[in-house]
Amino acid sequence: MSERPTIHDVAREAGVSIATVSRALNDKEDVSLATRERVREAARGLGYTVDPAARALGSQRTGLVAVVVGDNAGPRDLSVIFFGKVLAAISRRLGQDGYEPLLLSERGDLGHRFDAAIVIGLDDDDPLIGEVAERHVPLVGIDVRCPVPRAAYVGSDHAGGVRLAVAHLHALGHRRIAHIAGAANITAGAARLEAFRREAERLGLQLPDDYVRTGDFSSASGYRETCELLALAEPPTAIVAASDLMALAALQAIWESGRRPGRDVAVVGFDDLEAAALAHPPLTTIRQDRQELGALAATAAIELVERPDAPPRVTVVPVELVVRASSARGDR
Amino acid sequence: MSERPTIHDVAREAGVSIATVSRALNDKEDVSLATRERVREAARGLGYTVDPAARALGSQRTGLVAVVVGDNAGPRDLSVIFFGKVLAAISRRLGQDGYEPLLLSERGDLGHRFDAAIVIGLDDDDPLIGEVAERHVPLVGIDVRCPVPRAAYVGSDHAGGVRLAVAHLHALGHRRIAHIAGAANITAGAARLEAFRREAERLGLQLPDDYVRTGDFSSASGYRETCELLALAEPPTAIVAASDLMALAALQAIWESGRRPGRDVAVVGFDDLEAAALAHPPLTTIRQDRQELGALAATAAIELVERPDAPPRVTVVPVELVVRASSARGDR
DNA sequence: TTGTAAGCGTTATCAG
DNA sequence: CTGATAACGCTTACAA
Repeated sequence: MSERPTIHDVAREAGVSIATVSRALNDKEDVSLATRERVREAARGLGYTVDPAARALGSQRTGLVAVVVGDNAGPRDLSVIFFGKVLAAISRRLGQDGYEPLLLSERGDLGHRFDAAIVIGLDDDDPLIGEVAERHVPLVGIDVRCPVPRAAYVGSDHAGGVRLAVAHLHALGHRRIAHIAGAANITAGAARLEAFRREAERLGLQLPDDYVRTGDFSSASGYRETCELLALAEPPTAIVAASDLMALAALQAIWESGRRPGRDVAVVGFDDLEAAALAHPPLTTIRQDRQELGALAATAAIELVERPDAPPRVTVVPVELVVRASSARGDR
Repeated sequence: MSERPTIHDVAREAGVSIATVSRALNDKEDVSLATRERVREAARGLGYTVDPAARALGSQRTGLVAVVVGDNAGPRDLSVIFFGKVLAAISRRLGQDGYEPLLLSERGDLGHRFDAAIVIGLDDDDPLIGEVAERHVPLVGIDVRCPVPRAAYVGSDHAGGVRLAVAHLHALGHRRIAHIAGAANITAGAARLEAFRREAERLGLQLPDDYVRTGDFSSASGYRETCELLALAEPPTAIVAASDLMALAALQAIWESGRRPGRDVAVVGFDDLEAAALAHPPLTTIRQDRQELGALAATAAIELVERPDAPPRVTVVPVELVVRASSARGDR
């Protein structure tokens, strides 16, 4: 293994100064086309690539985008189930533009420098967000609305999804529809709950207080609240859960109560985790495009870095109703 | 926001030279206790932390550990389901020692420098491994045996897990036990398959060729192979799948065939994904300690970096049989 | 035990 | 358009 070539090697090879090499390789204006080409070729020939550390020292640009995965959507490892795919998409998209995601474990650890940060699973007022902003680092929140200037937002159409779910059940004839909400202190939970209420009202459904349960996205909470619902004097004929994990647990609770999910009680989840299609019965759910969520977040981060003046974007990603066997005709 | 303090600020504050500050903060030998303390205090007071970029330039140490998630365990995003939790554990453990995981998207992108790499979901002979090794960067393979000198290995006890599964079914009275294997070209798939064959023989089970099916860890392959098994003249009374995803799909195929999983056909999976416990019936499976896998891999990586002479470790992580309702008494 | 000074590989500021 | 050259913040011989 020979040493890694430096900018000096390229300069010598191309017969120019290192300054020119730097300019040429960074697509600066003031370089003649001929020179630029010669430098490019020399670099390619030598297999040269800039040393990110050196670049960072000189320019303040690291090529790193921090990704912080919080756990406000339930126990930390639960978040990972959902965010894994998002993460993969972020990584992929970032890589296309020469950036690399730095996975930040928990708060505190802001040791490394990075050009931008993508946060998920954090409360809107998490102190971490302020800390990052104070360093003049732009942010992208996925389902997190960062209350700082240079912050973009990407999130699913939570309200639209719940509307689709309720409308679907209503169309099947269901009139007694309950909701198991996610944590109310975060966007995804609050938005879905509110949309549920609104839609129920719009459709003129009776909505006893008992029909709106508070979970935390976790299967445990879904199981618990479903049991409560089934124990009601007049149990619902359909349940809209704010997460697939809760919906899956609802299926279990329903089976165990001697009822048959899909036939006796319809269930609709939210997320479309891989496990949704594998459930028995397969789970009707609102699919979030996690791939898109990640790609858009990464794109927003890159834009924030490379075009400091462009206004931060706010993007809502459409969701989709995926009908499977867990939802069926209502009994009246 | 004031400027980030540098080593010079600390030096001035402590009344010493920057060299001494550097030594003190890096726990080098030759620094008097008094000085060391004074420097420490000054640094703390100023809120100083080293700039990783500068450190990297000067010393070749970046504080970064690359994590490469390949897709040899099925479609890329499938890998993520399993690896998400591992990733979280890696991040956590790395953070404890001041390292940060860099998520490498795909091959090629080795732009950034890093002190070590952890690879998962890669074939043993993936060219990426060679590339990394050529840069004198140590490796840790999770279920990947890197054929290079400075490489550690961490993996579950695949063989032990399959033994547990088969023994469990045998103890329940099952004699016609089939296996749906994972991809044979990778450690996890091959090791489990071999262990299955061996254990079946040890127990004196009849093992027609038809009873050993080849899947690829994905639910689709699990579904397909289960259908084949059920269509046999003499179908098995129990199935050991090499992944939970395949096992979950097996449950579906069994239900759809009019049989009842757990009662008519027992199923045991491998992994203990969150979805396993939520299946209907809940899935008996071999639990891999993904938390431990990640933590150990991170520990190994750190050791490889900080103690270049220590021999690379090979660690096998124990697995555990989790009995749920999908396995029940065999019919003879 | 501590200070001086020479890099490390780029970028950026000036002249030319 | 191009070339010197000074940072950038830290590590590390080499001296003292």
